[in-house]
Amino acid sequence: MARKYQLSNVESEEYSSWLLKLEKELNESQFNFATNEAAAIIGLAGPGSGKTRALVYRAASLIKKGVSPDNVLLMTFTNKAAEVMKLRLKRFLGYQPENMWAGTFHSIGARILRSHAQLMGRNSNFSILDEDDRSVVLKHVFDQIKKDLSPEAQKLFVKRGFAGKVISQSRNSGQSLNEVIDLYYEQYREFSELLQRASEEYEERKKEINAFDFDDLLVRWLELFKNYPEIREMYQRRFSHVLVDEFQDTNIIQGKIIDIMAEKSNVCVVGDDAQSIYAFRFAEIGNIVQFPKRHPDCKIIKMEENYRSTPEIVDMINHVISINEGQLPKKLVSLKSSGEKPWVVSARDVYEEAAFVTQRIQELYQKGLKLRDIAVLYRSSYLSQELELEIIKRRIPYRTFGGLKFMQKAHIKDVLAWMKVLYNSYDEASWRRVIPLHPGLGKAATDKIIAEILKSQEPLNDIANGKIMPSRGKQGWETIQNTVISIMNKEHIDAIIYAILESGYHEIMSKNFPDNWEERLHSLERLASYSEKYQDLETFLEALSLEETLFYESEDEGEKGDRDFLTLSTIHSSKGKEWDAVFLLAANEGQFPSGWGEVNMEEERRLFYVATSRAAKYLHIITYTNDYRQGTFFVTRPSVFLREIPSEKYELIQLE
DNA sequence: AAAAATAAATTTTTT
DNA sequence: ATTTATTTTT
Repeated sequence: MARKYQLSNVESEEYSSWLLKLEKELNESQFNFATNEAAAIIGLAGPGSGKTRALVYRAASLIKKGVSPDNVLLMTFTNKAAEVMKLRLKRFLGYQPENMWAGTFHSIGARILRSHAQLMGRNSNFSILDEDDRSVVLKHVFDQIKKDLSPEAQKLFVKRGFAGKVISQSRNSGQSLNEVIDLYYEQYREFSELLQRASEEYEERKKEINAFDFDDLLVRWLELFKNYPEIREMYQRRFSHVLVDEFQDTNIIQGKIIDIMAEKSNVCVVGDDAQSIYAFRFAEIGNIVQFPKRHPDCKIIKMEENYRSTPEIVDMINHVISINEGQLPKKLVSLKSSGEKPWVVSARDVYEEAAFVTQRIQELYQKGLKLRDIAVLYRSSYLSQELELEIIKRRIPYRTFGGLKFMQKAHIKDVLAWMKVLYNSYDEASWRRVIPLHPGLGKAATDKIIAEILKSQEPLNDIANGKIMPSRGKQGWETIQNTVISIMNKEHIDAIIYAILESGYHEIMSKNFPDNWEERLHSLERLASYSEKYQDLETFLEALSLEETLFYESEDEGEKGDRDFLTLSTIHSSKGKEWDAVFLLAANEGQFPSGWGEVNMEEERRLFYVATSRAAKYLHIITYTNDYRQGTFFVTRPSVFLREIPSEKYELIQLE
């Protein structure tokens, strides 16, 4: 048979030398993935298979091939991941590509919606409601509805937390509220009508206060594309190449957005159905499973070679995931040299667990591992409390990811609420936080003032010049006026923060937090210095609401960029990362799988899979028997996920 | 009637 | 720790 010899294009001399480099750097399937020219591509990749690397190489190849960076759209699960990928891209290319859109679905959605806000019934300075803001607005809507109900009916009426969940589920799945209730919450059918009304009034309210919630950033984006063909086509033309990471965690709406892009653009997605861990946020596993059906000409590329973990670890995690029935069949092969079997450590209680983990960390450190090569992972953030105390005691530098957020501290939220009000003066949720901070102003006064703010053309001016004024609580109102006046014309974000403090919040803080207001003041000063990195209020507020870990990152960057630190993280926040040594805490029944309500066992097992597959060399899974939580004494037993692993696949360690 | 003070409840995982 | 519900005070 004749040998084929492909003639290259004129401009592709540089490209062929790039391909030579790629062939050296990548394995066959990664190379195929990075260079394939199919219009739709799905990469199915196991943990540690270098899928993110392949995706970055694909982006780089496109640019090398002559695709302009502003024709590329890169969507990832966190904005941080997008930043990391941009950095890597810069390294591969040797320069920073300009104008490439990269970020989360939510941040891209916000960006697009800001350009077409008028069409969607908003001004371009719309607020983004986070979970807390959303709850505040919903509470008001609920209070209004409850007013018409008899006291007995009020008691029976569903909690608004639940209502919020149902509304969110309905929007994220593209089903009507009634469908969702009929399908999943049959027992609440009698509330359908009221929930429907709440949902509608919530929508109205968001429009009135010029705000979108997280769901809107996706749902309204899709709506924009559906209702305005010329806008849809504009973006389809602009983004000739769409790349999506972590596709297994996208929901129905995100899937539909991708489908629309795929009508005209080249779409390439990667994911691993076995690492889908966001069902509670309505991630739709069908997106990944049915991608080949929806795009019949798509190229499927599997990446099953694991470059991360030892054969012993891979052997164990292969077994873990094989127990799930709903998974696409896959078997990872380790390319690393042999190491130790994973340890399963049986401790008596959390204190022994903490003692073991810290001692072992110090041992590994002696062996030459850096702290940054070590991570402690857990199912729920409260499980790390005792360990954290122990780590502080032993003066081990660490950082936490996931769980309780810096942003959720009361004083930070207070100051942010002021800033949000300055950005969008109709932001009801933030006014509800700001106003009652002041003496003499409570719920009733707040209600009245907000009603006036919504009627006003220029709320801030009207407050400053006294057109908007409560009938009582004059003294507190004067403070509010002073703050409004002093923040109104500030240029820099840090100046705004200091103005808020000086015009009244400093005093409020010392009254509300007599024990630790100085500490809180200090953290606000840090917030001010951090804010200098941002151009304007819009980017600053958006970054804070869409990417909460950003602030942590900056914290030590100010001091020193690459300080060595240990990682403490929820499993969810550990996704996509890897460490030489990993500790998994509290692998007990009741804690992992989580003992809250109905448990989705397959999802919990995938979480266990994600946690254990983060480890490159040393994996330690800790389980304990005595649990003292909630004041009483419990006896727990090892997690079912441990019990279903054949004992020869791990080393059982008994502590002495 | 409204605000302030006090007591009780709530916390999986996250954009 | 912070939000929400309840009671007391103004």
